[in-house]
Amino acid sequence: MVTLAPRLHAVRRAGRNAAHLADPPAGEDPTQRIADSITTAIVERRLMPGTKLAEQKIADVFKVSRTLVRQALMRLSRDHLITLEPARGARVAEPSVEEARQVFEARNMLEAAVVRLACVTFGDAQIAALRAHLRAEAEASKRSSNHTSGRTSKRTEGPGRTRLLADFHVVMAQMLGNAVMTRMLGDLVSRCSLIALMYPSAYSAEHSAEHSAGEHVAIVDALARKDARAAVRLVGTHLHRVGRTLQPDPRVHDLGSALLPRRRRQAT
Amino acid sequence: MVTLAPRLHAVRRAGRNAAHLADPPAGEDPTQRIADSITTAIVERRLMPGTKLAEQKIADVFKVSRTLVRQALMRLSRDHLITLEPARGARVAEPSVEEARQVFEARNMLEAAVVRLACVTFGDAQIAALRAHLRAEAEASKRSSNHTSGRTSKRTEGPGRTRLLADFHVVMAQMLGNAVMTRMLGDLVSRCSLIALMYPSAYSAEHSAEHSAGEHVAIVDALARKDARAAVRLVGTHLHRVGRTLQPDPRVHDLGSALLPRRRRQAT
DNA sequence: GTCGGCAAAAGTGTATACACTTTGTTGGGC
DNA sequence: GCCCAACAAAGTGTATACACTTTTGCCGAC
Repeated sequence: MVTLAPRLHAVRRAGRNAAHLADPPAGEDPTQRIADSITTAIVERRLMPGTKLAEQKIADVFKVSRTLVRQALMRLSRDHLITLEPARGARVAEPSVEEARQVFEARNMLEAAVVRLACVTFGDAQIAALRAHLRAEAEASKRSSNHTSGRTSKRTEGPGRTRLLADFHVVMAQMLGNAVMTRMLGDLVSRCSLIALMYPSAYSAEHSAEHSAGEHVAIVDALARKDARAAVRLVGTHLHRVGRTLQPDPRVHDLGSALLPRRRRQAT
Repeated sequence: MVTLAPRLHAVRRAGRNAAHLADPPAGEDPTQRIADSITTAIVERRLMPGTKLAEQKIADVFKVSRTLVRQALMRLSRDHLITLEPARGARVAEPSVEEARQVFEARNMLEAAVVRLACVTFGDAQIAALRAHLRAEAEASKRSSNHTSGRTSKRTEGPGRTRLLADFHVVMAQMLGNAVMTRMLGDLVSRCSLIALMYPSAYSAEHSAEHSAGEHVAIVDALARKDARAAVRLVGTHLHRVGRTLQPDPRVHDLGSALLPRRRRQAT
């Protein structure tokens, strides 16, 4: 599995870690362990955008040398979770509105291409597999709504539900049998999730999730009917709506961090 | 310019280097200098697929420490120019037929999405800019055909023409104003170029290049007519033909390298 | 003659040391 | 009191050292 997915997208990794609580021992690649822990911290909003990430401090925390930390930071930079300036170190990424728009637009284009091809190539088996995924979504949604008042108060949302919703799109790509496409879409999906996290009001939490699940059902139905036009339109409106939602909001966010320019907001 | 394109796609970088001959001083990032040199070597077929790339040897060549070489190798691995196995080091990539197929298919999907959107958003200015690019292509093609019997006998093809042809697709994406999409497409285009290099008969050199230029013209015409269907079809047939071309060929290539399994073919 | 294992060689993984750049602060000049 | 220069602190960039893994070559057993 590790060879199959040497670099799964960030949020999925984060989800896996969150499920295991904090940062698990994970006797595997030490660099990945560090990258995962930082990812988790960013996703759980314990590291706010713009926070400086000094190599030595991180190294001390994990009891490793700066070498490994540097590797981890380079990986995170590649996933757009942090920005890495030449001699000035790493900071948690602060995606701009324009960047967010472009990411959502790009994802929209890829998804449209995926469903278009899926309409042509998918048979009954693929449709059935997708429907199975939808059932899992519905179940997770129900489960999470039921005991949502449980102990997971600090978590951003239900534990695996958001991940499952995001995976839907990746699963579609996967069933096309194109690993390259799947990888690209996976990267975009995780980047979207990250951006959504940084623009809090983008997802009205429960609300948007319910809608997503419903729209997924509609998409699969269109696929089953081989109705490419409808499928593309559904994907488009879905993402476009989400993308739009975060347009008015970030103003305040940017303002807040812009008025205190580079004032260090170090964690720990 | 460097900030605008911190990591341009590999072949473009290589092209720049090839123009300057060998590896230029390039007082910039030392890691990039090493990565560029290796890229050039791979593109110019001085490093054959499967060749082992030992860190210390490369470090000696460039008179730097293994630290920088490691960084360079990690970047190259990200661009799929080399493969990096956990404790076994780096080798020049040997893209399989299946992988090649997926890359071409993915590129096809992205390009289709790009022209579709371009049909909607492009105005006269964009069309004019594309036509200008086409003129540059034609000129380069003519120029290279004229003195193709010149001194550049060892070069794979005309110097900047192939690059210009590849750039056409990236330029289209760029004019959509979406850097994310542009980056992804650029990566795919360079990966296609690399794969083409490794399956020599894929491009029948001159022939395919001429065709490409012609098809580019047709695509722009369709864009000008806002005929999305035609544009998508043109892009599709173009790439599909190229992708098909390399299917029968690699057999011999794979056979050759499979019969001498892991027999070191070290360069230098 | 071939196969299995052992030991040397080669090579990667990580830590540490040091040089150099950036950043923050203090003290003097105006 | 404000601005600028020099200095100190923090942090990144690169080189080097050493531990551990993989590979290779050799030798003896069968």
